[in-house]
Amino acid sequence: MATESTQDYYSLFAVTVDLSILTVRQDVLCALVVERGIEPYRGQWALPGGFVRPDEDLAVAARRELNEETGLANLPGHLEQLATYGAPGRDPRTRVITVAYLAMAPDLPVPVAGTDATASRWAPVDELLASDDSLAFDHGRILADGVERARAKIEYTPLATAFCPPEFTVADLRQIYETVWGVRLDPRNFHRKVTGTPGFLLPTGRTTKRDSGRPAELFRCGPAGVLHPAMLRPTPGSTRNDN
Amino acid sequence: MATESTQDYYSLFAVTVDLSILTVRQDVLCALVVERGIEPYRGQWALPGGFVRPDEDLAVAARRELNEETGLANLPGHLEQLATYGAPGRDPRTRVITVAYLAMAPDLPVPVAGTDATASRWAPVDELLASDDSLAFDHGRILADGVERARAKIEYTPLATAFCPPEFTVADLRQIYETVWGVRLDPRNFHRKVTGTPGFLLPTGRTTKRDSGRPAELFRCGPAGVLHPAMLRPTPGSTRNDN
DNA sequence: GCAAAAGTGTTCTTCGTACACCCATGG
DNA sequence: CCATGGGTGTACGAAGAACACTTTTGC
Repeated sequence: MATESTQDYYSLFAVTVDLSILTVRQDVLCALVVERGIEPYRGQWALPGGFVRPDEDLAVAARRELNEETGLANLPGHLEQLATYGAPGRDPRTRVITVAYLAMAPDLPVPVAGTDATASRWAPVDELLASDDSLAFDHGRILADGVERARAKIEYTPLATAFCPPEFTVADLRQIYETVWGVRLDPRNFHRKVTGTPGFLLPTGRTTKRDSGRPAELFRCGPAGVLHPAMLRPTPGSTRNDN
Repeated sequence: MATESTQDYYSLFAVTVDLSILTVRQDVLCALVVERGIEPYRGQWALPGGFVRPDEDLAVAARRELNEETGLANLPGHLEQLATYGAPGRDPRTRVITVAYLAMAPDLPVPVAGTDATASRWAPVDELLASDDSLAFDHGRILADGVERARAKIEYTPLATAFCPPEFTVADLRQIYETVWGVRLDPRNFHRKVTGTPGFLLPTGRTTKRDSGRPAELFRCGPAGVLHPAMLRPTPGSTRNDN
């Protein structure tokens, strides 16, 4: 909102909402990307998104795009504003201001049947971030910022549970941390940490039996908003030899 | 950047950059506010800001507004993007998307001689946040978000030094933490913490002599980008009896 | 000398790390 | 029975909390 002192006139900008939608599939951190059907960057992959409507709140627009692109209404998980990107020239057609949102969702069984004709897929973020031009526009930067935000936030919030189904085991949750951070964590210390932090996990009393081995207890995400003390991300070079 | 699938047309929005400019004056956390000269909210206080120009980068616009409002070119300190606010109706005239930036600056000797006719002042954030309508538009929320961001970031970054002059004592820095967090910190443990974290502070070798008492060493901000381990913010209820 | 602020040493406790060990199930 | 993963016990060390104590200035 302006002081309107030196400059009462104003310019108008196109505004879009773009999404970094992250999930963990088969122990790989993935993001949802769509194939562009029109120029510019026709045929390249891009983050899903779209123009904000004249009377639509930004968060509402983000939720609408999320539902449209994943084909799921009220997708479980998490959605938050990430940052805004507005460099002149980032869209060759016209000046566009993009408000990026970050979503974290459990693994979706269907690879997303897009509501529109454009193809979409889950792609490993490592592939998408390997080259600067793997994604259209400045979407590589937006995705990198989203991944970094996710990595940081699971340290001190229970947000890693957003990657899990409603009920999950401690091992499931540990696998999320290991995948998102790209490290190995000691299963025993991890177990103590998450079960010992009050309000982090709610025991359901039930257990899972998958393959061999002792059945694991099932938990739900608890009411705690922050983790204290935080989960510590090991330095990438740390090794761990178990037994 | 849109998929442009279901909706190729787009709307245009006015875009402004508004600033939460924080400083510590006489041991009080303050923000810069300007008096609005026109409707709406005429005569009320608001955060400084203004419209983004057609070919201006968002960060450039924020820096320009910062220089204009403080009357200082290349103000020392820190400037970062905070968040974007775009609820319909937040400006009664028209739809406006506001990209908010957070600035942290050392105490400025002059109370800011505005370049324009509007009055401006440093006001304690406690006053500005005491009531929901102390500030125009949704600027109370923007300021609250900025303060919360600042409180969080000085935990794990050397950003508290942005509130200090180029050279400062450990006690100066501690006073910043105490003011921003609203707590008391043990001077001895604080000293060990900041001087013991490599790269946080650079000794200048010189000392200050103010009133009575042993002269304090002068430091500059060091090259460290993050503090590890982080500075711990005490729980607000913790008391501390010294000696 | 005395007050006041700067800076150091020491103890206690909390918590992360590493790893030995036991538990419960499938084959 | 044994392999496999789930979960507990415990010892060590790093770092925060609390506070006694020494240092260096002004008055």
